[in-house]
Amino acid sequence: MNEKKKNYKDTLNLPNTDFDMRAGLLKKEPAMQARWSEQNLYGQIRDARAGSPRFILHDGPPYANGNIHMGTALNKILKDIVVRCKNMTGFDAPYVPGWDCHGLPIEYRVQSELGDKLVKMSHIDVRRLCAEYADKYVKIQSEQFQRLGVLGEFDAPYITMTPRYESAVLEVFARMVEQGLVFRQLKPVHWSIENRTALAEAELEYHDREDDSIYVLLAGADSSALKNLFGLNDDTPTYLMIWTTTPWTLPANLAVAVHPDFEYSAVKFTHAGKEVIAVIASDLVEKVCGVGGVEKFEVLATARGAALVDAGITYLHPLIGEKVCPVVPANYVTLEDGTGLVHTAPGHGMEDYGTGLKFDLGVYCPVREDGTFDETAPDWLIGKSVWEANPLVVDFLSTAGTLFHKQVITHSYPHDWRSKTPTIFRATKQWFVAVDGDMKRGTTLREMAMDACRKSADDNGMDFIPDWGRNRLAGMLESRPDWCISRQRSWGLPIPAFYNEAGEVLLTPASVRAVAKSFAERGSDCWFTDSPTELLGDYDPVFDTDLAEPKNFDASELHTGHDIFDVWFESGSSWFAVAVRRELVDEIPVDLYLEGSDQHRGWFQLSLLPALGAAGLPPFRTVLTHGFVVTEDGHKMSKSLGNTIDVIDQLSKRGADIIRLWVASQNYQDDVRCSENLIAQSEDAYRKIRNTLRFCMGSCSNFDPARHTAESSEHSLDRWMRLELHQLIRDVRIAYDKYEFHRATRLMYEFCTVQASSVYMAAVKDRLYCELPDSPRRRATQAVLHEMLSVLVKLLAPILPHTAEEAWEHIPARDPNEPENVHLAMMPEYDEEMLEMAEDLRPVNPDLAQFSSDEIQVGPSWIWDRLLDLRADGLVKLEALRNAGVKNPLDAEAVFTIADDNQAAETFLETYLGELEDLLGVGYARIEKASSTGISPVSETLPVGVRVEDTREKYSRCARSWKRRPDVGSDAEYPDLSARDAEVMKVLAKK
RNA sequence: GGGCUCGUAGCUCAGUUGGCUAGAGCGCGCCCCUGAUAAGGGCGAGGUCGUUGGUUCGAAUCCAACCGGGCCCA
Repeated sequence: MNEKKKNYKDTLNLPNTDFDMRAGLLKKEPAMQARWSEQNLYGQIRDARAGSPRFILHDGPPYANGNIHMGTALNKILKDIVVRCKNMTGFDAPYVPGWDCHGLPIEYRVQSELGDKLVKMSHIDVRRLCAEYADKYVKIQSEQFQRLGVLGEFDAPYITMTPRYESAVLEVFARMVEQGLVFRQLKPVHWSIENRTALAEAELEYHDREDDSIYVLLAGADSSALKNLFGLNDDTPTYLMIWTTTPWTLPANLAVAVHPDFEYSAVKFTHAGKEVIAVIASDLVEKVCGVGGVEKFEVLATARGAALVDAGITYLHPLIGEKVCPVVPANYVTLEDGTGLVHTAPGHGMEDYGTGLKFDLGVYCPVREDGTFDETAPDWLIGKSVWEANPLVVDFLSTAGTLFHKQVITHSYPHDWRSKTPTIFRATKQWFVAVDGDMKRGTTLREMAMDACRKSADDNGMDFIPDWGRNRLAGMLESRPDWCISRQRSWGLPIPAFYNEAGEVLLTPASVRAVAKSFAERGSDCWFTDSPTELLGDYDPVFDTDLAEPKNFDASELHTGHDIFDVWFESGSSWFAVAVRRELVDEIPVDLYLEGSDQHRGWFQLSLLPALGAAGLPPFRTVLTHGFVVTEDGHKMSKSLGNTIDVIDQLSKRGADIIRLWVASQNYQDDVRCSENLIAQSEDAYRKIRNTLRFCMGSCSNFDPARHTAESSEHSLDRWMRLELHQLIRDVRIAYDKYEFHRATRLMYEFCTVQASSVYMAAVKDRLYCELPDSPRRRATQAVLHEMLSVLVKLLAPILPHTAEEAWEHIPARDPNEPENVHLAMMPEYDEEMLEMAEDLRPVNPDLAQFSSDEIQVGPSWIWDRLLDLRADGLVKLEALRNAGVKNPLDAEAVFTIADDNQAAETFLETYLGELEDLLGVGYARIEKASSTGISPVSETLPVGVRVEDTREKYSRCARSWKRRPDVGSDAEYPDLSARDAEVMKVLAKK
């Protein structure tokens, strides 16, 4: 028995392929990547697409600091999928990866590692260490990106700290200077008195500190205005009451801010033996009087903050009696502390500064670098340090009788991380890009930007995916202040400004370009080593028409400025430094920027502004954004919470194609959830896809479409499969074109699972295995599987580049006209005519019209849908039969019942009976006629019923096909076989 | 606190202009096969569509408020 079985097994055409079932990605991927780089696959693609329309995805540079994380991987993989799709759709789509190298995080890291040694080091030493640090991480990240399967110009990436990049940034800057967009103005920064330097947020440490907190009465400048507002008829002196914990900033007071929506009260009480009326936020009256020890007070009247502003209330400066200052509105005013009226010194606070700009108060800062007051301060403060000033100011107010209350409070206060001394806010001269200033070209940056936000890409504007990006970017542009582009650091691109002895600035388009030339030749380090004469090279101020007094700027008497650019200005110039300078495009815009949604404020906006300023056009046509990687339950990942998932770890455990499949399956428009579980799910999906490909390959092992042309018969499952396959091509390509990768992935995966694996491959096994190798029925199926294989491999290539390439190499008798490497191939085209005809509702077989009393018109799609209905119904019944003991469907027969007078249905069933047998996987299928009441039709439009029956007693089992059917034993030569199998054996025996 | 945004089964996703008992695949449970075998197949159970109101003959779909998550600010 076993002997015989074995014999027949040897007569079957079982799948045969070298394509491994187990992927072994961890070994294969690195080898393949090494080969890509050896054979310069990227270059081959460039050559193959040379002359095709360009598609430029311009890479946003990640920061060269640390290993990549899941978010970086998500971004890079999405970009890689885009680029691969475009290259396979007939575009010439180069990809130049880049890195952002300058900036505080690296400088800070290097400084921290240096510790005390830092003090002895020069700018140039620190910069050298920073450059080494950045360089190290560029290399690390480059390897990590390539390990993810990202293909691009990794031999020649763009690096923002290289001379050619730096000089390009200066060219962008020069053009903006040309447009009149660059100016210098005071702005408060965190200032370390000890080290005489500006500090960044990261360099601050917050420690508790004791300070005098004071409540101050500010006399109304025009007491009738206040009294009118509150409707008072009273001669009592009237004041505004403010609160501050930094008395030394009072000399710089320029305004009082109130919240327009809050209610303010005029409160009468006795202070220092005199009756006074003070304005305080209504909700704080009791509290303030309480701390001031006022037991009896009377609220005379109230008014909204907006009313105080509208009434034009003014007051006398607390220290400089004759100076009159305004009341202004501000939404940041709170009722937490103080009086609800906020002392505003634009030279000493960020919010105050914003308010100062908004209401044109000016920026006044009487404090010098060393923390002492300059000669613009009141006499009694000049030369005193701010710390000495505190008690002096308190005394002054006390003497003047305007100190309502003083108490010592302990609060968290910023300190310089290095010297541990308290810092102050101090206005310093900074460089700005004007957002509202008129350019030479006639508008303002803000107007241009808002205009670009309103228009589509075809109209010199921009497109957004998802489209709410437009709104978001516009919202930020609408309210953004002037762009402060200067920083007081070492690790960055120097702002090429020179100063003469008088403190006048030399910075013109020509002078900037002269420095750009030096930077291009010697790198920006030369700013710190070369003299202004050397830096300016051929530049001669005499010929610079932008200078009113050229003779004031003799190079030999200049010195260099200490400011560097905001790193955003550098990365924001990449459209020029990379896309234009490398001639990826003739001119901007490039096609696509693709980054996380945080870049609306960052790179998108800060590339748009320089591009509009310097070139007058947006840098990109389309902005595509993705969400952030979050945990399985939708929360933010953070190292401190320990809920992160490490991409390098996953990469070394599962391989790049698994991570890529996970990325591709996510709808990136929203936040993207990630966990070990979720990636494991992608791993399962990967196996299914891989095995589907493997079955195709195994089944085509002795098939060559060039030699074995086999037309499928009109009513075969092959036709259905091909229809499904071409629908898949159409739908996946549409999804790719719309960057809807999760849609493409789901379509392909479900196709593999349902149509290919569960329906078709299961049904078609019998004809593949049992028929003669060269039978037309088998060849027709092989032809479809072969087509399916090459279609799937190409469609999958952008997402699973490693697996696709491996599979491509294993395709038996691959079309010799196709390229050697799948990544050089073009996406498959779909048969439009076939799809249209299938979906057309017209009778393929005129008899079918009789199915329904409504004379429904049917086409192939309709027919196959009905056949699959029959399958579904039959499978449920098979399941019931299984529970009744028939474990194997081959031990059952399907009986299709029709009304005995329905000739059309009978013809129909006869046509498809063989396919139905295979679709159900039963041993045999037959038709049974009954009275029309005796059948329970599967659907209204198909009056056919299905039944399944146990045939274990009824028929013998064919020892070769394992089917139980009536014709088993019909051939005397092979009594244990069905007619078909006996026939096959006879032919085989002759060979 | 503000701007933008998301919220359909355990998971990933479908659900056209509001309209039949809300779908698919995975996962899970049960079962089958052992001629895709560290594979393959079948059946089944899972959702008051974030919540609450409203508009409507009718809402996952429109409106409002709220709750929760995310990004960017403050």
